[in-house]
Amino acid sequence: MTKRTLFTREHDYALRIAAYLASFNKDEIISVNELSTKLRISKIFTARIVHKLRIANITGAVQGKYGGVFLKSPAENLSVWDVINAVGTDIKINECLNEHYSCELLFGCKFHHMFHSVEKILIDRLKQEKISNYIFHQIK
Amino acid sequence: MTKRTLFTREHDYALRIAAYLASFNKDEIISVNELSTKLRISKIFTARIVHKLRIANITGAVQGKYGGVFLKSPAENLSVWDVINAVGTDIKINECLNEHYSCELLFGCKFHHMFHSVEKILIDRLKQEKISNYIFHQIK
DNA sequence: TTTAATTATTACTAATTTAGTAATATTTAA
DNA sequence: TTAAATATTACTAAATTAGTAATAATTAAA
Repeated sequence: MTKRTLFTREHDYALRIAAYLASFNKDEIISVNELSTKLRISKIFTARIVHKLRIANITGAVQGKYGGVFLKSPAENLSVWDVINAVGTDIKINECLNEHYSCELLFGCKFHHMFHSVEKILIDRLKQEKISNYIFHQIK
Repeated sequence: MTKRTLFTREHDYALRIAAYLASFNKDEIISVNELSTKLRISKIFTARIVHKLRIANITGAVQGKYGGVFLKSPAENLSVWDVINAVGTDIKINECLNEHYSCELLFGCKFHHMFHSVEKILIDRLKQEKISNYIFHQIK
């Protein structure tokens, strides 16, 4: 049976990275190498995701030797939805919820409203869930 | 920006087909041609989806000349989730919810529980939503 | 000043999935 | 016997995902 998920591996990895960074103090910077090793993500893929998080203003970075990354804001202020969005994929329950979608059905289709309603429940929940609730208690 | 949906076009089309069939009495049989034209789905794709609905025991079919298909049960007893499942794609919010997934993280990952909880809310809702609420009021 | 270690950035690739088409077999009313 | 319909399997192009490769830019330390 074919499988389909709403979130990609990249979304999952972005959440891991945010949750891992949230276990450190703001003045500690963590290398991509450490993130990659501890979170079981390839180094290059980790670097790319970390970069996206920085573009989204979720992480900051110190470049150069002994550089690394850190969360810019307290994890209490960072939601799961924020991190999901930083990856830059337009996530919808169904295609008819896309911004420029025009439904080809001539008579009223009530599914649109249902999809919209269900999606709203999902997104509102992900906005409420803060990364501070998902901090990894790993051996440092 | 790349787009991603939980449901595919095929899921959407399956729902259209079920909702369209629900607007007829049980003794009326509707041809794939009619479904295809009214619902703006290619004839062949329509036939394939209709076939899947029959395999899932959602529709019945009368073969041969003047044949067609019909809903086997009242639309009040048919949920959106039933129709989604008939398409035969294993739908999950996140990959870690798949049956044989083993998480590679050594320390506890709390996201799994959250994904599970959110997915349950979504699926329970889709089970509650009956096709009878989505009947198309088209010009027959 | 040079080197090493690190993040930044863009381009590429193989595998998978989706969305749809093509072709043919089977069934049944007329 | 024929025509019109569903049944069934196989194929295909485009898009997406997940990941790799390569190189540039930056900065602490030797």
